[in-house]
Amino acid sequence: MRYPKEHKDQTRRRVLEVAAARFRKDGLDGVGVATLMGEAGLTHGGFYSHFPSKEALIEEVFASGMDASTLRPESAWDAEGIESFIERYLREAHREHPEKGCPAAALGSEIHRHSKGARAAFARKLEETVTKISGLLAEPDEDRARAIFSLLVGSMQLARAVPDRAESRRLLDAGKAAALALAKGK
Amino acid sequence: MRYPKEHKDQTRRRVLEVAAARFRKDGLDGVGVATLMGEAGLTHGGFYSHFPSKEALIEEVFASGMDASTLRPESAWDAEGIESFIERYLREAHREHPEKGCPAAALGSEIHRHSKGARAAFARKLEETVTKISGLLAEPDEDRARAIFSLLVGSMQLARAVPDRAESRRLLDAGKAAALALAKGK
DNA sequence: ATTATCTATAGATCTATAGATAATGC
DNA sequence: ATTATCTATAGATCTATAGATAATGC
Repeated sequence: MRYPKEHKDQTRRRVLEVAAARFRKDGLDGVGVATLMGEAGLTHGGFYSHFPSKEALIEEVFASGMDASTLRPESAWDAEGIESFIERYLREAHREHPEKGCPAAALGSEIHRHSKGARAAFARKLEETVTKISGLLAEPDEDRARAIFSLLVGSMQLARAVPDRAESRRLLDAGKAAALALAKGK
Repeated sequence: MRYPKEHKDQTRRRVLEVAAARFRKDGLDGVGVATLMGEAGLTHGGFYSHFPSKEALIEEVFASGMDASTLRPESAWDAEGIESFIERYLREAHREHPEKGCPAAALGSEIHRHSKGARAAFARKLEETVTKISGLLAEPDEDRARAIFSLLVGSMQLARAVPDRAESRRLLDAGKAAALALAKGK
C-alpha cells in the first residue's frame, strides 16, 4: 500500500505492545498470532512480514517490548528509596494487573522453556533490575539485590495464585516485611 | 474389559502421575491429553472415562498428584532443620528437574489463570508448606515462613530462566544466604 | 510501481464425544 | 454380560506460507 513512510514501523511497534500485554496476561502459550494481530487491528497473515516466527516476537518482547509499562519495576525507580520501591512492587494494583506489570512475576515459570534468545534477553533485563535495586541499598550489594527481587517475584506470584483475598494480602504483607528486613539487613 | 478389580484405579493413578510430571516440565498448557495418555500407555479416547475434563485433571494434580515427588519441599521435611531445608530446595538437582520438584516453582506464574478449584487446591498445599516451614523456625512465625517460601520459589524460577550458568548459581546462592538470614533473623 | 496488508489454505494439534472392541468374571 | 480401553471423528485453534489486493509515492 505504499503507506506513509513509517507506517510499517508503527504497526510493528503496535504488535509488540499488544504482545507485551497479552503475553503477561495469558501466558506465552496462551495467546496466538491471530489474536495478537486482531487486537492490533490487523489480520493474521501479515504477521510474518514483521517477525519470522512467534518465537522471534517473544524474544523481541523480552528484549524491549515490556519497558514502557507503568507497573514494571523500572517504573518505580523514581521512588525515593528501597522502601517505596518494595511497596510499589507489592501493592494490590500490581497484583490485579499482570498485563502492565513485572515480566518476571507474570511469566517467571514459563521462560525456561523458551529459546536461548528469549532467555538471554530476559537475563539482561534481570541484571539491569538487580543493578538498580543494588543501587538503592545503603551499601550496594548485588547478591542482596538478587534475593530481594526473587522475594518480590515469588510473593507476587503466590499472591496471584491463591484465590482467598485475605491469604493473598498476607503473602504480600509478609513479602513486604521480609524484603524491608533484607534491604536494611545487618 | 472387566479387568482385575482395581485395574481402572491403577490406570487413573498412572495418568495422574504422568500428568504431575509433564505439567511441571512442559506447563499446564504445554502438554495435551493425548500425550499424557500415550505416556501412560493408553490412547486418548479413554481419558474422559477417568476425568470429566483436562481442567478436572489439573485440579486433581494440584490436590494430590504431586505429593510423592522426591524433590517436593515436603520431601525435605526429614531435614534436620531450616538450614538443610533451604539448601535442599535451592540445590542444582532441583533446578535441573522441575518435573520432580516444587509445583510452585514449576508452575507459579500459570496457576492464577486456572479454575478456582485448581487454585484452591494449590492454596491448601501452600498453607501446609507454610505451616511446616514455620515449625522449623526457632520460634514459629507463619508470615516469616510465607516470605521464606516466596524467596525460595522466586530464586528457583529466576535460576531456571537465566541461560548463563554462573548467573544462575549466583541467584541460587544469593537466595540461600538471604533465606538463612530471614530464618535466623531477629 | 511499490509494498503493507489481506484472503485462503495447509497441515498440526487440541479438547471432547460416540460407538466399537476385546478381555475377563459370572 | 460387563466395562476399560480403543477407533474414528467433529470442530476449534495454532503456526506458517503463497499469492491477491489495494493504497499511495513516483
